[in-house]
Amino acid sequence: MVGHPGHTNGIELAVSTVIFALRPREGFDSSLLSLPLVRRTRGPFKGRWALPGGWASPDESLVATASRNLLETTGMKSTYLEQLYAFGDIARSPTGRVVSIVYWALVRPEQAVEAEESENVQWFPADDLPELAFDHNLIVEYALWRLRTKMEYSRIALAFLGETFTLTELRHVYEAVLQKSLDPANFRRQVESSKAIVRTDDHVTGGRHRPPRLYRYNASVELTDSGPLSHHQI
Amino acid sequence: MVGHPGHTNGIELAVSTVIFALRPREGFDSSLLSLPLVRRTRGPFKGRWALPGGWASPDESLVATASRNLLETTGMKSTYLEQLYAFGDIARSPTGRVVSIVYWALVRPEQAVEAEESENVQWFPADDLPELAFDHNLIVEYALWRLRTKMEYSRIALAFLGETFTLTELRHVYEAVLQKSLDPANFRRQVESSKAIVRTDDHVTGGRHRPPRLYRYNASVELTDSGPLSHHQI
DNA sequence: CCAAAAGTGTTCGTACTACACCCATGC
DNA sequence: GCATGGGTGTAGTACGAACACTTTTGG
Repeated sequence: MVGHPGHTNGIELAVSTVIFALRPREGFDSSLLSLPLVRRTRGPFKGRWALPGGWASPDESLVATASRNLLETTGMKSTYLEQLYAFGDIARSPTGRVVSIVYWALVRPEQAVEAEESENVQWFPADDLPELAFDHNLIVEYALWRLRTKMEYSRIALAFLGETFTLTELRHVYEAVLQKSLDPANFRRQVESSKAIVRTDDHVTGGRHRPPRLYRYNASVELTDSGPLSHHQI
Repeated sequence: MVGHPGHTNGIELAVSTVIFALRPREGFDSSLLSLPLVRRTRGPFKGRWALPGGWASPDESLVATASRNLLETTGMKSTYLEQLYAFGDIARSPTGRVVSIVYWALVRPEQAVEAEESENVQWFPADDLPELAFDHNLIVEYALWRLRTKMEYSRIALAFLGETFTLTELRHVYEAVLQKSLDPANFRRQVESSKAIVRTDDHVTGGRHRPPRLYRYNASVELTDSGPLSHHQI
């Protein structure tokens, strides 16, 4: 399978990342599922918005490239980073053949604030994007689908939150991503019986109602089951 | 994101495929989940068994390369072909940096027969492999995990079977892949209510028992939900 | 008739849903 | 006290597991 170099001349290898965060909306008390995009300063698609990314590097693993890119272009560190898909259509770039390994990431609100908006970096609502460069609209659509699908059977929602949180905050994560409201009583029972979170003895005071209990992420439970690829970071 | 060529010099791009089929075992009446491997005739890992694959080509989509490779090296056409993962560890090939886009495929028994065994192509039980070249043991492990996971919530089992089949045959597919026995009565009800299959008026005669009804795959139901990537073949 | 596999019925337990209700706090 | 969200109880329903039972063929 491995021969002399030069076989894949003519194929460029890129790494991009779809970054999700829940950002508070002014005037609303619910958060909005958002993602940061960068404006292209060079052709093709100059001036269009695109996913943050860059070229793969020979001496860096794919996931490391994704992680580094995320930090360099947005200043954020993610709490969850997973490979999404390798997009390899022949005509997806007008300048030649480009295969993009796309990752998707979840970041906490405090990290999302770090990504200061500039003329060339801006947050967009995940469900209402402009026309992006390349096939990036399709990529985001697929990432959104994966996020919502995975939300139903895994614990990735916790990656949106900080160290401690109330059950209502956790429920709001589900509601913001899945875009439907959940019964607080049933939600509480489901998530409490799952053992993915543990009660603390702390409560949040200050609200003009009964102080809610704080919970903590149970580190001994994986956010998601990746089978044999768990703990591998390939 | 796309600039002048040469950025990814030093990274080779390969496409490999994990091919699953259920093959009858001599002396047993149940089938065995198997996959074909090719013997490496060149270094590195010369003489070791490896997944069928080849280099990506600039004028061919990734899935087309996988499909063509499958046909060329084993003579088979698959009924199901899906991208598995992009493996990009730095040290996965001793000769230099190689990123492999890996696909996984399901083939029908009649196709599996086409893959005649030779000195350099041979079928192996999926759960009992020798030490393979590169990181291919990990890749197969992951493919197996995906197959078994997906078996539980999708209809891919149908990709192992021909045009028509009995419910017992379908149940045997599940039992062979998941390695556990299922209650025939409950299995029947579950699968009949799923609308993924339709009854025909034909029955299988010849057995010395009540002739089982033949069913047919309902083409209007997708084997699996790929979200926005359905019908895209990227 | 008997054996064997196809196919049906019934019961039980679990898990999710909907919604009524009580609790603890600030004002 | 009242309003507000936190938190508990409970009845209804849907679905899967287990298993008894009936049906249809070949010999």
